[in-house]
Amino acid sequence: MIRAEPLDKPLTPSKERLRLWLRFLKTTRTIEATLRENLRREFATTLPRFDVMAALSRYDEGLKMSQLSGVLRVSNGNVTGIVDRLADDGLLVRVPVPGDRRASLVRLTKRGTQEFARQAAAHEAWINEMLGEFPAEEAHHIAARLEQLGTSLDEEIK
Amino acid sequence: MIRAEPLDKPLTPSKERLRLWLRFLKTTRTIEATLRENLRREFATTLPRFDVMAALSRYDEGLKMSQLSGVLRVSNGNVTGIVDRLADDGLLVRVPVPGDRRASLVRLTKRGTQEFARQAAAHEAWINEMLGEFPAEEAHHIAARLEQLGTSLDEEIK
DNA sequence: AAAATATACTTCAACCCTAAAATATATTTG
DNA sequence: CAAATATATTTTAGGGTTGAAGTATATTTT
Repeated sequence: MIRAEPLDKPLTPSKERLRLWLRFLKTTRTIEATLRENLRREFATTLPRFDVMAALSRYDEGLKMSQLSGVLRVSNGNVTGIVDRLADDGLLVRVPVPGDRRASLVRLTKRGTQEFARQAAAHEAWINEMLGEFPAEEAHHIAARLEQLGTSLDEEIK
Repeated sequence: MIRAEPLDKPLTPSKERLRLWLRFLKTTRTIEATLRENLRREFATTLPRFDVMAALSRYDEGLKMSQLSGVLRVSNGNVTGIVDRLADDGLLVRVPVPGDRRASLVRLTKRGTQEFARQAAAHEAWINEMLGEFPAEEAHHIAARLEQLGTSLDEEIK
């Protein structure tokens, strides 16, 4: 007997890329599910709500609804509902835009800013734990590689 | 002048991992959005429906609802709705399990099998194009690395 | 200025998703 | 065997998601 262990059967490049994608998806979903559960348990919130607050936290002046949906890459109608609920909770406000009565600027409230700071710190810690496998160097390298991919994907979609 | 270009500011390991995660998420979402749109346009279906059919295509005997939701890692109730709609479309059937009147076995119909084969071929081609950046070798390497990560994540969760 | 077109946003219908409650059937226990 | 418990699935309530249609306001064209 020559081989005690079966080695990986060589795949076509197309199959290798498919395998990469499937693994990619599985990893993302696993991490995402954990984040969702943690956000729910520790902060009674959801990933989409966290995403909206994260986007707003980078713009002190606030963002228009359409800018928000552009940044988050979700549909306009979707953002309406999430913002409605965050506004009900007092975490953000819609401010009218002087000179354009169609638009409004969405901005975190003080409470929203404070609440998001707590959530963001926990979020970073959870990620740090889940991706602990990856030394900073390797994390840096793969992130850079994915950024290249992102550029080429953006061009393809264009 | 020593440096004409600003180099990346060094980040803490935690921030590097956070950056990796955010990039990871963005990449997955971009690819996923393209797949959804393609599936909708070319096959009038959705990613969850595709996922269900992909799972069933690997089991000629079919899968019980609970097995299906286990394989796909989505909730039981979720699978009920998707299977209902696929059954309405004649792509799969629920077969009673002899000896257990609670359970049923979900199995692709002949039409479902044929339809899925067409979808799967297109799906692989789309992925191959989107991940064309990655040589087979690199795809293989990253996939393997993510599999290790998956193992450690599974342990963490359990 | 009136009409046509564009922009900002919300509403709608249909689907996806989850956790929890409900239903039906099996299995185990007292 | 009856009661308690476990298992398989569906239903429900409350979000999240999209594409398309609808509303209101701005801008451009004629």
